[in-house]
Amino acid sequence: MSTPGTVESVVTDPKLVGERRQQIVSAATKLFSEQGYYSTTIQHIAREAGISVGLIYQYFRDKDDVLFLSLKLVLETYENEIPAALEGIDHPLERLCAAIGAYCRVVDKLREATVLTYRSTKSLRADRRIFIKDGEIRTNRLLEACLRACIAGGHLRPVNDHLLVYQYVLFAHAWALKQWALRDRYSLDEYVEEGIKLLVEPFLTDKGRAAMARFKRKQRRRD
Amino acid sequence: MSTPGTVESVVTDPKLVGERRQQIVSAATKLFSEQGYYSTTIQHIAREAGISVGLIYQYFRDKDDVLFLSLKLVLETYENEIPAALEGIDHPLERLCAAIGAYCRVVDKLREATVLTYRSTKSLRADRRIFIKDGEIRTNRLLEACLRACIAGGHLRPVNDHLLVYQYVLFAHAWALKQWALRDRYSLDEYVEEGIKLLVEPFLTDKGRAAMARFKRKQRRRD
Amino acid sequence: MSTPGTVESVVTDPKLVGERRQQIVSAATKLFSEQGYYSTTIQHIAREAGISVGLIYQYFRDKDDVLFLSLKLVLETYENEIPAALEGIDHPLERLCAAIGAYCRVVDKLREATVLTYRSTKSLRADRRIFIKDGEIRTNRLLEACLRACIAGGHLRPVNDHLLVYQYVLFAHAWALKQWALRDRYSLDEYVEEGIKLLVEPFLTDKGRAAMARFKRKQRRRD
Amino acid sequence: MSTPGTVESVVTDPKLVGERRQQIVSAATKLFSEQGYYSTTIQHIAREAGISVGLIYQYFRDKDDVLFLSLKLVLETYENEIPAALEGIDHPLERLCAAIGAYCRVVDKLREATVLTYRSTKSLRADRRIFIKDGEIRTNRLLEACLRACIAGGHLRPVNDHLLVYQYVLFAHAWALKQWALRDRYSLDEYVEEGIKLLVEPFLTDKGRAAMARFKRKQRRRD
DNA sequence: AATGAATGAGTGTTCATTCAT
DNA sequence: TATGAATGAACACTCATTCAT
Repeated sequence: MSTPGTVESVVTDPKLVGERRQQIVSAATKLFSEQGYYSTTIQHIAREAGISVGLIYQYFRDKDDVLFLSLKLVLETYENEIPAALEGIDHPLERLCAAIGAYCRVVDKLREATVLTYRSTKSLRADRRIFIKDGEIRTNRLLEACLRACIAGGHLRPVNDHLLVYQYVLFAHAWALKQWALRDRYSLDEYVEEGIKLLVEPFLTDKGRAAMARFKRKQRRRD
Repeated sequence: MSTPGTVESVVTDPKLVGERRQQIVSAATKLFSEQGYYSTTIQHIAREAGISVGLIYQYFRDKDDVLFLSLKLVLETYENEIPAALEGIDHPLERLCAAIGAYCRVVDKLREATVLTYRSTKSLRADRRIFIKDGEIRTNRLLEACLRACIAGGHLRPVNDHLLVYQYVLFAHAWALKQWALRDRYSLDEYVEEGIKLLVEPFLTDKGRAAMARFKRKQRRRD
Repeated sequence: MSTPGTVESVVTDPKLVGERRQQIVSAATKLFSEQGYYSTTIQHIAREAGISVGLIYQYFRDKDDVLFLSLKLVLETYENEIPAALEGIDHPLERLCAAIGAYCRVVDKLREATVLTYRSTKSLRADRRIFIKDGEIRTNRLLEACLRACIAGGHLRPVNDHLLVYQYVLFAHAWALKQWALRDRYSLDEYVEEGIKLLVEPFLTDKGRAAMARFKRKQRRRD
Repeated sequence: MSTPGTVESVVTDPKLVGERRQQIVSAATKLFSEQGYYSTTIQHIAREAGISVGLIYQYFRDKDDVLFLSLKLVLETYENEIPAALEGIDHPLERLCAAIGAYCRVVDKLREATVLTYRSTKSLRADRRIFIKDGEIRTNRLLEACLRACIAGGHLRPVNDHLLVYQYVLFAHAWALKQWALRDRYSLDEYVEEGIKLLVEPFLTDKGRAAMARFKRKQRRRD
């Protein structure tokens, strides 16, 4: 019937569509995150967004649509911000650490929305659920590429890269999922640093270790 | 009004209460896991359990109660089976590996219910949400004790034990949360083995490495 | 199908039937009076009566039956106690005053149940509603006979006896219906006395006034 | 939480709120009166009012709210129409008779709703029950003022005014409560006339009697 | 005669969705 | 475009009644 990644609108002016959708999704994400998908009503979203109930249905076909775009936005942020954080960085190890750090920082920014991903993906229509899962896989590939480059370059010893990437992802997500247990023990930067100690450094080769030391010195000088 | 960990019943016969509740919770867990809390109706649960709607309300005060007992059962399984798996094992390293393996095995058994934990805890009343969180913390402590014993015994080098325990937990949970990506690449046993390679072995001391080798030989002989 | 004034029972032993019904109706009247017919459940009644739910259905066909017998009991009390109070009294005026006093005293005894009469008669099946109304009319006739005797005997001047009897009834019922407004201003005896001043004495003939004075003297001596 | 005398609405347009509430209360009063509060369903009310179930909940918080507003309307009619009937009348005795007549006429107009007052006030939330009782007391005071003016002016001899006012109220209410016994014997006007004969005239002083005669002559000329 | 677990039709209430303005 | 009043299907929960023991 409809392509899974698209959302149709009654309104034609594309600029207006973009603005309104942003406004609605922003309100929806806030409420979905706070109270969950089913406890959030369309009337709540309308009030939070400062518009009328009817207007939401000019920009979204149904409530599922609103959730879908909310979740899609989270994934797109991952897919945009991680590559952006790697721009201009050449060394594979530095790229890997930057990617992990960027992932954690996006999670921090979209903390509630990330939790929403875990809670509400199953509330989506089946085809869209797959679309969201695919997005997650694409993000994983970004990390996987960094990790493999490190191994290929001899900076990390050969490991189960597929599984280690999942540990990176889970580590980042944990910052949102277990925030109640983590936030009063670590700052975001400390958390990233500790993560690298646990999930990157143990696999460094001698060559990798040397490179790592150099980056750290460089970074310290920057601060 | 009511203690958060208890659920009241109209029916007096304790044996019957136990049986019926088990029957209802079992049906509910299945449906909650498949469709989520809000999409599962009391009618569905009743039909799945092969009883009438009214009967559910003889054993549970409301729908929240049913969810609560479902989640509580998952936690109790963790809290019972992990210590049981450690019984008779003395060496700290072996205990740690056994605990991780046991955790993964419980997750495998309660795969759907574990996902439910992530999705639906927020649907609970506030006091019960805390009760469930406390259960998770208690489970974490079981792992933490194993890990610390390894470090204290000089089998693992000093690490951020608090954070590493979370990685163990996430690793186990991932078997349920990311099953769609993991199950056709690893058997459960392989998964546990790979996990130990990634999250335990890198931190072994020389002493620990020797002990580990011994266990593996012993285990290979057992198979 | 069934005669309106009767209630059938599964149990045959007539003595037991009488006892159990009394026990159930007594509990029911209390609860119906406190919370109304619809807010009182059969389970409440069973608990209050100290028996099982099923047992109620051995002595009553349905909930309507229980209400009916509760209301019938109130009427029967009126019909029994008012004539009893008149026994041995000869003078028409004294009989009228005694009847009014007796009515008020029964209302006082069955205060809650009398209110129930006003609230719940309409909840009965149509034929039984009429049966209850007839009971009320029979009670009225008791008063009417007293009043007419007074007029016939020349103690009261001719009045609209039909309507005045209603005022007597309402006056008595008011003791239950408006108890919140009356009980801290009058004792029951004062209330009756004031009622006679308002609703009997103004209609006394000279002959009646003389007789009345005599009774009052007699009564004062008795106290 | 909420002031007892107010009822909130989701709809903002005050004109519409007024109209719709009137429409709903009117349907509700009819059904509540016929079948009682608990036997009347929201579905019934919606059908009777010619609207949907959901709409009722845009104008009332719950079913209790609907009953409350229905009862409140009855009291407000009393409080408005009795003073209106006294307007332009100066003589205390004439005012008293006009008040009694007006009360009976309102009861006649709101016959069913008046019965509802007796049956269903107890179904209300406690604070609102008190609110309704207060309304009744206010109405009583209107009559009390008239009665006292008559006594103060020497038209009636001193009597227990508090209790006599209750007799007036009960007399008026009886027109609704006992309609099945009264309506085929008296027209409304005859009923009022007979009431005055029973509950006013017996207490007239000579001065009052003279005034009363004058009014009656005047009234007869008017007819 | 007595129990109380089991039933399921029926209720109040919510909320996604529509549509007249 | 935008509004928000209106709809009604769907749900959680209750409780009179039954029936196996």
